[in-house]
Amino acid sequence: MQKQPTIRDVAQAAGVSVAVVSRVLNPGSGPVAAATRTRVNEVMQSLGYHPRTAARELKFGPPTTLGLLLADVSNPFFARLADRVVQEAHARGIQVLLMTTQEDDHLEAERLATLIERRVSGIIATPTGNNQEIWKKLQALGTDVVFVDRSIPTLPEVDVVSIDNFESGRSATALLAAHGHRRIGIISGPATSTTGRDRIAGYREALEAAGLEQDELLIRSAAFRGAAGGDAASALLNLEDPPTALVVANTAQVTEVLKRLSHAGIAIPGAMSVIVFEDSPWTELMTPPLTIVRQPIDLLARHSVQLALANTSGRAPGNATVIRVSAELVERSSVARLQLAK
Amino acid sequence: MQKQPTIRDVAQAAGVSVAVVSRVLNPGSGPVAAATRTRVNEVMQSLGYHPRTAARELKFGPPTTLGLLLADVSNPFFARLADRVVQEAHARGIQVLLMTTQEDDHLEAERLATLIERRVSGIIATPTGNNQEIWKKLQALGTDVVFVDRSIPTLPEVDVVSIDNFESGRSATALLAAHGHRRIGIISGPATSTTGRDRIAGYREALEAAGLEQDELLIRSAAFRGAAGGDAASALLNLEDPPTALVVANTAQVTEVLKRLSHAGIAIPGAMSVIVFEDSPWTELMTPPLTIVRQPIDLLARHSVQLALANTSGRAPGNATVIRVSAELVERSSVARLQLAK
DNA sequence: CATAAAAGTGTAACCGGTTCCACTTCGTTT
DNA sequence: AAACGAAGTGGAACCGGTTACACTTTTATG
Repeated sequence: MQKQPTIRDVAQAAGVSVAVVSRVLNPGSGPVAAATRTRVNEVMQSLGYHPRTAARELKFGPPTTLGLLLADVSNPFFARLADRVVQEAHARGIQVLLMTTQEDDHLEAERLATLIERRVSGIIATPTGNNQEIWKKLQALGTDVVFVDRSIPTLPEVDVVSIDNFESGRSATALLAAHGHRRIGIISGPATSTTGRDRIAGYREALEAAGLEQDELLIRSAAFRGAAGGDAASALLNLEDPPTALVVANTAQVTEVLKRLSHAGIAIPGAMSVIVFEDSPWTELMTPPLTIVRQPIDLLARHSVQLALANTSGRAPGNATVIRVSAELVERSSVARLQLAK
Repeated sequence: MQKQPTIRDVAQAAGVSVAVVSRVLNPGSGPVAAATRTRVNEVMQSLGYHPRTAARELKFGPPTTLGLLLADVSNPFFARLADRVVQEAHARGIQVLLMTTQEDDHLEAERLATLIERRVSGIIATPTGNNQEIWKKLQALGTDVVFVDRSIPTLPEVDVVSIDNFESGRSATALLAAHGHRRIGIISGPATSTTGRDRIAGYREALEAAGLEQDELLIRSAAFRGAAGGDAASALLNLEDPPTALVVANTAQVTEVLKRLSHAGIAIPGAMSVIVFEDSPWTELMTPPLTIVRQPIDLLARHSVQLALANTSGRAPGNATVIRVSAELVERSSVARLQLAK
């Protein structure tokens, strides 16, 4: 364990002042004779010198770190989002501090406190919905906050990047209706989440457009974590007049729901047509291949990072940017065409 | 955008010196009168003061940040690993800087450079296999380096946490042999990776124990990224005397291989028995449910974090810890019992 | 009640960088 | 040849915390 050389060690070894070394370190910050520059560089090389980020950050709040606060990285959707965000950030020389909330607003508050102390320049988050004061404070402090995938309606001044949830719910439902389904169930995220609410709103719109009756019993909200999705599926199956088609709009619960259907011996699409919000390669390998709603994760990531780093340009407050990208409905074989008993 | 209060602002507002405020901030660092403490706390509250991590880190190399350098977070195995590592770290008050290499050693070198500059206390990584000098340097600098999942044999002084790859390869192969399979193929990671090599060694051992002939044509290495796994599968299928069973030991390529089998119209387990190294919930939903090798990701994460934070205890150099946890073979229905044509 | 020990507080240096500004040393311009 | 400007360099203050040490005030002890 060797002691780390500092800028003064380098300066001394090269026979110059620390100011010169610093200028070599930050090209453009001042003139340095070519000969001096190479000499200093050689010394740094031979000493194995690496400038310390912490010291550098002390001077100015540095746009060099970004907080990524997700619900849960074991969910493949968030995992791929994290992957893309990290790549986008690295491409800009930015580092990513990864945190998870487990959908727990208390944990979220703790994480946000650390992010404040670290003075990160931006935060990309899937908010739980609470801790509104903290989010406001973060913004007041000059942190660029971007909500991705979800948002908090009572915080309209925060940037949002998400898919068009309303349209996704609508189009998935419309497809089922067009295939002759009259009783269509939907399992979505908690009613407190914008994601869940918007998708259900789209669902309602599609039913209305198709002239179908809305039955509140067919609309289920399931928490993001745990086995809630499975229970919701069971409840739908046990209905007196069960649905013939199902939109699984809670990404986190897709496998739970499918597991329950499978255990109940419900054949897809024979006994139940299914459309899931999920883009795992596995959906294509299922028997039958599942019809899915594919979220353009790359776009979500790119826009999020972009907004989270827009701080320097000093946007006027109150001008929140809302970016909605459209999801893609990929038709495969899990939706049956129903013979209309006329 | 308000200017952030500093410790001196707090001191002034509370009518005390900065030393006192600092002692309030770090309980145990010195005596503070109870009355003073509450007053200072109130002032901090009302001013919205948050101590700045960067300044604090300047004094000592702080065990408050950990680097997690993975190949790729879109791979569910790594994603779940990241999830667990983050949780374990948070439980200890440690933050995680997430980085990806895309299996590219040049990118890896860049990431490592930033980790050095940040003076992280520990690094958990899936190394590409190159950049050996940098890894050594990191260790010499006092950073706790832990390789997870894979290792670099020529760097024996680095801690390693992984599953027992040899035994996993052996038991999966043995299961197939016990079911009467005589021609068993294996698709594993690149021969340069310890993971791939060890699993194949276990495979050979099992064949030998079962008295089966080893055919080099049945052993395929596939790169972690891209469609290499699919190509390897096709190659096996096109063999003059193709295998009746397949061990897919390259986690990253599992879906690629299955996709190829499916497109080729190969029924599982009718025309091909399969065991995959993968523990996604989807494996259970497949038709038929897949027999899998399950890696205890929680354990991998816990041990990794533990080792990566062991620095203070100052281990003697040369005493690398190697932790091997055992993977679980979960039998489901993708392995057929073969009638032995005697 | 004198005095030693303990409690509480403040001053100033330090961590490792960046940067303002003053100072030399040249090469150019009238 | 004098005057000027640009290039190159160094000294020292600063960023926002922590902490060693000196100092004052209490409290405890004989």
